[in-house]
Amino acid sequence: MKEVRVRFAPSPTGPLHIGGVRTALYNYLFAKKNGGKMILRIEDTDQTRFVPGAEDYIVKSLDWCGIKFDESDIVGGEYGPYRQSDRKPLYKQYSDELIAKGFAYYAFDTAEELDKYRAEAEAQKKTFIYNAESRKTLRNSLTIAAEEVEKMINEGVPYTVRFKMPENYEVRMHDIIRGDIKVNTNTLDDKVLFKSDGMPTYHLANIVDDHLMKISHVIRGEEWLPSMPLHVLLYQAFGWEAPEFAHLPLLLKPDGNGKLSKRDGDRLGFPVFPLRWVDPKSGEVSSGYRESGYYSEAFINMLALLGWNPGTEQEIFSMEELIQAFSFEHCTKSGARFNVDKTKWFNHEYILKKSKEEVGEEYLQWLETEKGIKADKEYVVKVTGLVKDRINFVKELWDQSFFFFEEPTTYDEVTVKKRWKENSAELMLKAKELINSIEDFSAENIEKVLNEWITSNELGMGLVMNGLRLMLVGAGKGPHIHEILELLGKEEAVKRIDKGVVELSKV
RNA sequence: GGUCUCUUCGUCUAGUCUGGUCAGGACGUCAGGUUUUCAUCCUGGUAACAGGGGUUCAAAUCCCCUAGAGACUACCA
Repeated sequence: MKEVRVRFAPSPTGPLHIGGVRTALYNYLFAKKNGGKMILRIEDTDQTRFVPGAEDYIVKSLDWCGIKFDESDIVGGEYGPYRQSDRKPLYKQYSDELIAKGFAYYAFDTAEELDKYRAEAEAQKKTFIYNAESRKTLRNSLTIAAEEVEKMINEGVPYTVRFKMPENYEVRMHDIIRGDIKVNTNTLDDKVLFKSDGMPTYHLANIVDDHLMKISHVIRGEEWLPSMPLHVLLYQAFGWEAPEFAHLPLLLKPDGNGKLSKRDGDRLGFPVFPLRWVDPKSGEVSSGYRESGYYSEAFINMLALLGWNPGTEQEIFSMEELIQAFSFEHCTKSGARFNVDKTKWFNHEYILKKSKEEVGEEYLQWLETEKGIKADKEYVVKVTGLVKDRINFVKELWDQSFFFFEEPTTYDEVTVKKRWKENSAELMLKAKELINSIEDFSAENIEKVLNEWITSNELGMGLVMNGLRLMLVGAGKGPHIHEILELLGKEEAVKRIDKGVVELSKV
């Protein structure tokens, strides 16, 4: 088998969408699984759609995801340059070659003229296509005399080069995921290969570069399936061996119909981009998975399972495990609806897997930047250890543990109604005295002393514990009371009980 | 409209090639258990072969038709 060389070839027209990340991921997994090379090629042949910062964003995003490239504009490689605008001088000779061989021709129709034809056709409920039939009546080197064509070109009349689609030929193709596909060329049109601005279109540049870069497998989104016949025909016209193709299913909206778009994320409240993106023109900000608190490992794990499965019941995979398990045989053919809940669940699983030290370290940072709290690291790690299993994101830790960092200022109404009885104030004061008298203030000992006191006086576990919880937390939630007491310390606990009794007695 | 692709629980999917286990798992949801509380966690339930014909002793699986969905249909990628 020849060396596996795959490429991810985005256009820097905006931020990289999660569908693009998944395409890059599958390319990467396939390459690494087969000991091959992963190449990043920037397809910026459309200068009108260039967006500043987009290329940099793409590189940074993939890096965050852990998708590494063996060859790119940044890391270099022997098949560069890896940006199509830097390869511009290269393409014209291939366009010329196709014309010389009779596989392409010059077309002089202006964009305005073509727009007019389309509008006219549409008015008659037809579709205008530039094909074997219509090319006979349009302005091109097949209808205009050779000398005239040469003269026009020499005079600088703008032209495009179009592929001369063969008539009534059945193109037989093979897709790794979809199997055999055949299309009759009569349904295809004469695509522009070379634009009047001197740049190739995607189709030409893509085929030339894939050939020159010795790409063995073209792995891309299903939206490219309709142009596969053109690409196969181009390889044939050049006399080149075509790579193998694999067209991945699309990522669909969580609800409704159609493919996932940026708008869905805004509407349903989840990111569609890996990293935060600020549109350079409008200034509009789109949140990213990273900024929303997702671990890149969880994000990648989730994406990998959207359109592929390992054939086993394993769901949690490290990148290395994904590489080992990946194969096209287990890729799905149909589009996959994006699911926010499942995505959150993946992050939850990664929180579970991480140690309290790891998560605590992140929480320590979060506390400082978001709350301006400079806490003791050891303390934060202990707090994190008590509550981290109940959250999906580090930022949710606050809601589960705020009472470890600030005393309650309000008391949850529903809990008060339910747990604060007539004799509660008196009971809490007694409990406070007991707590104040405990020498060994470890959770274990606190639990022992409290339990003994409650049982020997027949006080009722719920009444005491829930009352204390209300005093210490201000709500009816949180870890075990004795754990809270230990971390808070005797002094703070006594203070909170005194305050709570006063506050709740007012009502 | 045309071309191509796709179609199993609400969602992601296993099973289809090589017909034959109550169609399996996960997320969600519901119930129960654990717990001093809220969560987590554990256990259990829920729920699907798009429809119609065939072939066969037997069809999610093979064949045909219908329906639905998606993508593409630019001098954009």
